[in-house]
Amino acid sequence: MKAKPIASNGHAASSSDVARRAGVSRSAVSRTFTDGASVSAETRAKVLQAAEELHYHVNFLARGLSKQESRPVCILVSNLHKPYHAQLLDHLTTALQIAQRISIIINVGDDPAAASAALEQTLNYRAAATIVLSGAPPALMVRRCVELGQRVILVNRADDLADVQHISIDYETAMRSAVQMFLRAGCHKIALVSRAVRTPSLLAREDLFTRFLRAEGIEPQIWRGQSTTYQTGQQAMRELLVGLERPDGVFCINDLMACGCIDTARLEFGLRLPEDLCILGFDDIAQADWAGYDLTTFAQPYTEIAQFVVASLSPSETMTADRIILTARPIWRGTMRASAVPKP
Amino acid sequence: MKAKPIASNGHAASSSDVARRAGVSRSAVSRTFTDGASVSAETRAKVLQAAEELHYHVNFLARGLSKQESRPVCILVSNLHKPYHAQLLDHLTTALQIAQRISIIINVGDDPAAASAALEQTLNYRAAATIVLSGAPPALMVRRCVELGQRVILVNRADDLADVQHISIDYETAMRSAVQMFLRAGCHKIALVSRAVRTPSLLAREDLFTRFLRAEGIEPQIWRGQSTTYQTGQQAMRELLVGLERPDGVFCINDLMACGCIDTARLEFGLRLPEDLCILGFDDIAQADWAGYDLTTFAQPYTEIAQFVVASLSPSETMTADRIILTARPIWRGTMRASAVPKP
DNA sequence: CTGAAAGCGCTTACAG
DNA sequence: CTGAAAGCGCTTACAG
Repeated sequence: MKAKPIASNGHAASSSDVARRAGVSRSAVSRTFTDGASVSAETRAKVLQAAEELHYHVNFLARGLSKQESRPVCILVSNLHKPYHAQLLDHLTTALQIAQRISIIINVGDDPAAASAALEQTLNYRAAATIVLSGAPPALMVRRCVELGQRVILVNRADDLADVQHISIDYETAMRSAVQMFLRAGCHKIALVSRAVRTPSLLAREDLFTRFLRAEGIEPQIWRGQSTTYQTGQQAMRELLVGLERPDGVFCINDLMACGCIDTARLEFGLRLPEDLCILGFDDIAQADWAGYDLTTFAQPYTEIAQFVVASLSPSETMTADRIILTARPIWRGTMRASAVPKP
Repeated sequence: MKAKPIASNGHAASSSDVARRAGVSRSAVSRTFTDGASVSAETRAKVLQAAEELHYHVNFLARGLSKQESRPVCILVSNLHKPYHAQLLDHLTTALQIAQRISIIINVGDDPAAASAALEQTLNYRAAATIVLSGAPPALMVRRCVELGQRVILVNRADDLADVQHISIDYETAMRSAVQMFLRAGCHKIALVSRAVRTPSLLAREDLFTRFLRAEGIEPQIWRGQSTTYQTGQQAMRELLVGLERPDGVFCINDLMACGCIDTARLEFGLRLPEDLCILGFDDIAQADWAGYDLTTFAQPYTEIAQFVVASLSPSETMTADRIILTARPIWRGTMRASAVPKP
């Protein structure tokens, strides 16, 4: 039943075992493994040696019971198979690892109920914070967690919840410049490819882009699909290119759909990009840089997001710095005409 | 310093708080939240109500101290930005979530020293098991963990370590059929695109493919790069197509490199696939199914891998079922000629 | 600097 | 079915 024990009592060595062997108290053992605690070099050495011999490893679970700082961080994700989610998680877990934080990841599906349950589950781990990367936990549930003392950090989901930390993007600036790109590129018939069920961040992109475009006297053709996948992007392009108002510029709400749009425009309709059609994406996933796509897009500030999450975990940080806005920079590649680039 | 406490003592409610309010013992509270424990409907109801009012949530960390089953699972990953790794992690965390396991993920970089440190760190969490998805922790380190009673499960890294559970792929069958594909497709000059630093699974693919090809009287041209990225795939194709022995068939050790090969062959050399060149990959990442690639490949048994990992976590499972071999099935798409498909 | 003691929040034999 | 008690493995005031 127990897996190959090493210690005589059938379990891994505990601080008592080490104390006994080193001929000191458990406190001394604890202090030896606590940064900045006061132990004499001598006892320290004895403890270290005994620990080595017994293959002792501090039990973090037990430590977490008394110490606040070593509490884990919970990360709520979904759709890890999608590049944006995977890249964000990659940056985040790397940063947390460096900051000596332990990351518990909870893969909530697309079901909003699952997100809610996961958030509640988070309470069971007495997490230092819960980071919501995806899924849309109901506002009510988020508020409840916050009331119970749980710190919640929402990444890229610009909800209007009080007392919650948001890390978001300055969509206003980004969308303003997106519109200008299309204008400079000489596009007149512009389509927007989005999703029917909109998360706050998708909604922001859609709304602001539309508003700024209208301010320039252009009414966008809006296409909305069931999901934000590659296949949905293909479907969008098929329907748009067969329609009466064939667009000469398409803004896709995310890169994944943009990739589908590109392949369909080229392979099924024989269009040349950017000559016949300009395409703009959002996220800067790895595939946007592949030769087959060479997609002009806006880069998510992956590294900065991770940095801010880690920073906001430090105990000195107040709960009140509740909104951090980062900027998404345009990445110039080949799906927009050269004229789209602003003159310096 | 403390984050918005709810309980009067400044912390989240504990089982004592609930017991007091419900007028029962702590044992009764514990039993109420333990599946299959014996509590009368009446006390159960009282406890549940008090818990509700106090927003009580069992502290899993504390529970883990006494209960074996609720120990977490550690997952060692790296390169989460690469599709294969992300997809595997997606399947795994979903399965673990369903099995009520908590997943701690440790993002080890590419550094082998980091993998070693991470594996050691794993001991601190008294994990039920450590699952190694990537990185190559030194054999010595793995053995040491096993000796300390840590269960280690290696996924797709066919090392020769005793006492360690392996989940691997029947590369022999897969590579045998890969060779036959190229032969049926009528390819004569076959290249193998691999990486200089070979993990056990890459090595197996490379060795077996080469051996079976030689058995057919064909000597493959072997190209090895620094990494297994898209960009390395591009580089491989450039060098191979400029060389004296231009191949008519290329087997890429993974899909990511295959995508790079395809784009370069088409866009830089104007080749038609599969007419001028056949390409075969391995992994079946999402991009292999994109219209721009339509890559014939072998599918990793993602779902089965996740299933077996979860199954081997059950306490009844002995430590000795140390090698599980799954099969990777060919996925027929457009980068191999139609003749490559075996006749039924 | 050091150790005895109390505490963190749970679970689980053991009696009743 | 139930509760008092001991235990899980740590940390941290408190005296010395």
